[in-house]
Amino acid sequence: MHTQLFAAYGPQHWWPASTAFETIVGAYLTQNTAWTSVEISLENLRKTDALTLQGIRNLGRTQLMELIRPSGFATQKAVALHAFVAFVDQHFSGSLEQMARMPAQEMRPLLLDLRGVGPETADAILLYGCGHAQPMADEYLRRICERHGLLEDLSKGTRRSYDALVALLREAFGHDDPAEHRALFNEFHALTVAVGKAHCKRTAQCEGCPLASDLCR
DNA sequence: CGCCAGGCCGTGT
DNA sequence: ACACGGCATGGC
Repeated sequence: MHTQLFAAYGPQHWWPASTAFETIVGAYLTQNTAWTSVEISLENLRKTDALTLQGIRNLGRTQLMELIRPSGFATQKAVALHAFVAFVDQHFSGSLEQMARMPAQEMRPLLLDLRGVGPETADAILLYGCGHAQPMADEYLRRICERHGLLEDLSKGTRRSYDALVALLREAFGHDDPAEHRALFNEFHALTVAVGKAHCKRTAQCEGCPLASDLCR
């Protein structure tokens, strides 16, 4: 799949953004939200000098909500972002570099305990924010695998199906050289989103999908 | 107007 | 553990 998708779409130039913190904020804001809307919110934060730990820390809840309103769910996401900053302050002295030094295996459960962080956001933070070789899945990959019959029991939105997808990626890509896998997982997830947007929407057909398979239903 | 978006949470079963 | 509805806004 990776080979075919890369041949069809090329490098996606995804995260990390200019800073790790910006990447992580993007991961929160893009939850069930179009990236074009996220960019508006990120720009709002940037022009207010609030796209940093200190910036978010200094904003009141209402101010933060106002800045991120364009990307939706502002009430929940403002709480979640403030909780993340408090988390980094508390456990890593306000240093994302220090946070990135903790092994992913140890970091993941801590992230999952945070408000507004589920498995996908946690893995996005680990992969794109901290630079770990962490495979990640999303709704598009779930649909693609479901429609290609690659896994059983891929119910929508369940923890089990998410974990099954991540396990499948670990198997498929192997786990011998983590250094290379960081780049691989980075690119593959972005490609998944690219093909999903184009050919694997919720109700839509697979017309013109570059993935070679007649199994797509 | 309707559908969709780079999910997550609370509640009921 | 899962199903299901709610959460909000912008693009097409």
